Order: sequence, then structure tokens, then C-alpha cells
Amino acid sequence: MNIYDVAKLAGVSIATVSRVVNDSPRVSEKTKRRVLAIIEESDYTPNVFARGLGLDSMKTIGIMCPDISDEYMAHAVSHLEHRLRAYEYDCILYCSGYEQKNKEKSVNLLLAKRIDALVLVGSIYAGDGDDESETEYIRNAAKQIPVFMINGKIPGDNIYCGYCDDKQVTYEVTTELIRTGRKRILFLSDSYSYSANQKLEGYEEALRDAAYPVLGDLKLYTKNDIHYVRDMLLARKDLDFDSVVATDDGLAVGALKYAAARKITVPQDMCVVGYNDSALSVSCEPELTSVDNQVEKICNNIVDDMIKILQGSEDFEKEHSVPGKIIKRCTTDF
Amino acid sequence: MNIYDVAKLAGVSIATVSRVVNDSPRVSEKTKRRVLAIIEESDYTPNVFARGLGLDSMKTIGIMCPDISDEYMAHAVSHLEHRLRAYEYDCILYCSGYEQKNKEKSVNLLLAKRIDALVLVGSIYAGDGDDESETEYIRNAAKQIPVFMINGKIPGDNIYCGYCDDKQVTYEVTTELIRTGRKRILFLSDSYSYSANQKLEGYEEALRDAAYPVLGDLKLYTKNDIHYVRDMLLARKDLDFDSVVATDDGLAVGALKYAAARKITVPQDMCVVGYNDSALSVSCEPELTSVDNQVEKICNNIVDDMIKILQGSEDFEKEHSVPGKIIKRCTTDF
DNA sequence: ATGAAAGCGCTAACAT
DNA sequence: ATGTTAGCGCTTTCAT
Repeated sequence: MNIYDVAKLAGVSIATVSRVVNDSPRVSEKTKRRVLAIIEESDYTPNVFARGLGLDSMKTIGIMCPDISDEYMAHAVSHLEHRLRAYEYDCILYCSGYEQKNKEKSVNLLLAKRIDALVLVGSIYAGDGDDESETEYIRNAAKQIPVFMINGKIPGDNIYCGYCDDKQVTYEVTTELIRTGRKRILFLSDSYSYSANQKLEGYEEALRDAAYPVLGDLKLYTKNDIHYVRDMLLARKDLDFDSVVATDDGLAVGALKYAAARKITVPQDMCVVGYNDSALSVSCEPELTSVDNQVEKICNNIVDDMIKILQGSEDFEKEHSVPGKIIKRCTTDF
Repeated sequence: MNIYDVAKLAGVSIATVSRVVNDSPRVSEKTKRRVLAIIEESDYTPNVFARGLGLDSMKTIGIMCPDISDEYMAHAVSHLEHRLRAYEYDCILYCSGYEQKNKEKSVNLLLAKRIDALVLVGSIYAGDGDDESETEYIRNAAKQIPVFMINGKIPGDNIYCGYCDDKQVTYEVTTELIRTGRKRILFLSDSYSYSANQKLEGYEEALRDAAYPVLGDLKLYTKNDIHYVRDMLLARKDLDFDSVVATDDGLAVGALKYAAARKITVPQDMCVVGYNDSALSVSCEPELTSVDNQVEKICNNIVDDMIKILQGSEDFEKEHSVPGKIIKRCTTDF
């Protein structure tokens, strides 16, 4: 059943059917009703490929993330999908993995699909900020279609960014820890991404502002695996710390497991703060104080702006920064 | 840059370019090389819409799940996406929510996209097995394209199912609990889905086989929220149980929190078994014995068969059942 | 081995 | 208000 069949059945031309389907005002109420009736009873659906060919768009947004089974990214994708659906856009999902080569390849495959815009979820795509060539492929993509970053920031034409102010909130967290008497705060991270670097900056600035030394020993990079972190900490007998600022809840829970193994009481003898306010944070014992980085808000902002940009409007922000929110639970005494 | 431009530059017809692009053997090695060179240096990519229009396929699979922020579904989608990518299929993702109406609407929107096949993730789509009309929209979809269920089973032409043998493994878990002396086993669930019903059957059969009574009191349906479950259990002072079989880790962790609040020692005075072997199960304390329902295996099986079906091969299974695996941790004494 | 041309189903410019 | 028709860029059949 195509537009010709419908036209024939309704006794009109295909142009009229097309007008009806696209809700053009240049059709009389009467014919419109007749055509609509035929469409209804014949179960006609316009061929999206033909339409795409003509308009050079299928109203599809490419969403790329390193790993959809990561809770944070899954949440981001969930919000993006919902918001985009409200605007009648579809999402095609690419999980690129974490390797540079695959990230580049995925972007190219996605571009070949003639998507209307590209969303990159995860600060991993922003690189570590040092090496420009690392993000070259993103700037190239932006030459063809608008590119949006969730939780990442890279400069460039046609690139729009939304992120949590990780530096500020990590500064606040660290400062609270200092205020409540912590002397040796361990910074625990699992990556050198843009966002991890922001968190580190906030941590260091808080230390400096409190006239604390910034010690290399107290900055640890490890694998985001609860047991791995616990065992690693257990093995590092030289390490002396009375609190932990982690860039992810998984790392924080690992620290909690370490405390349990060493019979260290939390929060009295050790404070822990996680990041992302994930399901882990209420599953562990004691329940974890964590930072909510407002991914829903970021995603909604980005989608709303994307639609405006795709419609050619000028009324949007090139960047959105939202403040993080400290969710106080039981692993801190503030 | 389109096929005409490439043809002109290479001094051949568009048919030849098309043959080269599609790796047809009916092109001389020499022209092939020349055309390939032009394609390379001009960055030509075939227009997927035009190709889709001609072939009536864009090599795209529709993946639908109620909620991608659910860990289980996120994992399923992750595995599906990876496997499909290996076969050069793209995924378009729809999150339908849990309401019947939206599920039906989402399927129809997806069908209108002229996807090559549809994957339904989550036993929620299989209904509760009682009401046929609830799954009518799926059988209708199957009239147009093959439909695949991850963790669900509904009969019908062109519908293919992959699932974990939830009944069997729940039977085993319950039997172990009985063997280790548990008398009053609470069955905790959050839905009446196909899979939840299978688990219930396994639970009941185990009780019957052990000549235990099957008590209505001990079958509880609640919300999948850790604190909610804890508080609900705390409020039900009448309830007497010495172990819990939960259909999801979140529920199980809720039971654990209840035990902690009541100072009940786990596993000595109360055993708990979760389901899905999620990140929660190693985050909580003590760590949770859980059932791994082998979602990766199910997804891979389904995708492999899907490809065969799309290629017209007959060498596939209409159904895949994989056994669940009990991951023993610290909340049981078996 | 290669080319010419029909056809896929739609949108939109133009004609009436 | 409605119809006619030219693309959109590809695949494929049929000639050569």
C-alpha cells in the first residue's frame, strides 16, 4: 500500500494525499476527511525511506556512548530517548567502547546513516583536555551535523555541551570533609576523562584553599570494580587516609568494603563520598553519601536546544552547566 | 558527492560504481581499483535512504524495552547492540514504558520505520500468560517482520523466544533453602510478568515436592525499591519468615536492609536469594547470593538466529532456553 | 565486463 | 483547491 494506491482509492492525486499526510492547510476539509478515511482503513503508512530520500532526513538522532550497561550512561540515554521521542525523533544507538579507534569508527558509521544530529554521552569523548588530536574526529563530525556532548566539554563550531559543574561540587565535598576534621583525603578515580579532571581540580583547589598539602600519594587511579578497589586498598598498607572522595559510586563502595575488612568504622573513622548517586549508594552499608550530577536536567536541556538548532532557531545556549547536588547519607558526618 | 559524481570521475557508469560498492564479482580488477580510488579520495558514502528505498531495508533492527535505565535491560541491549553491530545491523531504540497502551504505540511507530526485525526485551511484553488479547499487538507485528523476545515466551508464527529457565533455577534455589533447614520461605516479587510467574511456579513446586504448604501469606508483591521493601517488611509484623526468594536483586537487598534494621543475622537467622546478579549484589552487606540468568547468552543466541532468519536460512531454533546459574555469596548457607 | 534505463515512494515546485 | 511532474540516489534487469 503506497501513496498511489491511496490516491486511486480516494479519487485524488498523490499530491493531495501527501498534503493530507503532512497536514498541509491547502486541502479542503472534505477531501481531507475522505483521504484520511482511506488511509485509516487501508493501514497506509508513508514509506520513511522515500521520504528520507526526498528530505534528506529521517528525523533520527545518533546517540553514542561507550557502554550502555553503565548505569550513568543508561540513565542519560533513557532521558535523551524520552525527550527526543516527545519531538518525534528516533534514536539510533551506538556503543563505541572506550578505545579511540572504535570511537572514531563509530562516529563515521553513524554519520554515514545521515542522522540529523549526534549526541555523545560520557566525558570520555571529551578526552583529557591535553591532546587536541584526540577530539579531532568530533570536530570533523560537527562540520556535517550538530554535535552534542553530555557531560563533556570541547570547544568548536557546531558543538554544544551540557555538563555538571563537577569541579565546584567536588570542591564543596572536599571542603566539607576538611571542615569536619578530615586530614588525609584520598582521591579515587578510574579515568583521566574531562570530568574526572574537573573533579580532581575541585579536590585540589579545596585542599589548597584550606592550606592542606596536595599529595601525590593520595591521588589514586584504579579499576572501577568493587572488589578490586577493596583488595588494592588492603594491599597498600603504606597508605594513610581518613576519608575518600571517589569519582564514581563503585569506587566508593570498594572503599567501604575496605573499611569493613579493616574494621574501620564509617563515618567515625573514615568518611566516604561517591559520585553519580547510583543504585549502589543505597544498596551498600552504611549507605553512601554521593553527588547527584543531574543527568536528567542536562539531557533535557540539550535536547530542547537541539530541536531549536535543527529548526534553525537562534534561541539556545552553546553550553549548559548545572550544579551538582550532594546527597547526604551515612558515610559522612556532615 | 553521489554515485553520479563518482561515476563521472572514474569514467564509468553508475551501474559499475554500484557494483564496486556492493562488491559484485562482475567488475574487472582494474576498473574496481580505479573506482575504489575515486571513492576513497572523494569521501563518498552511499546514500542510505536511496539504498533503503530500493532494497526496502536499511539493515536496522528495532529494540524495544520498557526502561533502559533498568540494569537488566541495559545489559540486554548492550549485548544485542554489540552482536548486531558485528553483522552490520543498526539498532533503533524505543523505551516504551510499562503501560499496555504505550507498548502498543511504540511497536506501531517502530513498524512504521520499516525495521528488518523487532526485539522485545523483558518478560513484561509476554504478559502474564492469561490474557491473550494483551499480546495481540505482538502477533500482529509478527505478520510483518520477525519478532524476537528476550526473556519472554509467547506462541505465534514468526515469533522467536529466548529465555532463562527461571522455573527450574528457582526450584533449585528453593530446594536448597529447604535442604539447609529453612521452614518459611518468603517469595518476593514486583510484577506478574511471564518470568515472575515462572519463578513463582518453581518456588511452589519446590515447596510441594518437599511436602511444605504453599502459603498465600508468604507470596508478596511489592515495589522494586530498596527502602520501600525494607519499610514494608518492617511494617508487616505479622509476617513470619526465615528466608527470602526474590525475583530481583533490588527486592532482595530491601530484605537485607530489613534484616539489618531488625538485627537479624544473615545468613544464620535469615537467608536471602536475589535475581539477576546485578551490581547491587556485591555492593550490599553481606553480599547477595543471586541468580545469573545468562542474558548475554540469550541475546547472542537470538541475534545469531535472527541473522539466519533474515537471510532466509532454515537452520535456527524457534526457542532458546538457557539454564540459570546460582551465584553463591554470603546471604545463604549453601 | 559494462552501460542504459526503469523503478523504489515520496515531496515540492509549478501549473491549472 | 487540486493535479502534473521532476527530482532524490540508489539497485537491478536487460542489452550489448
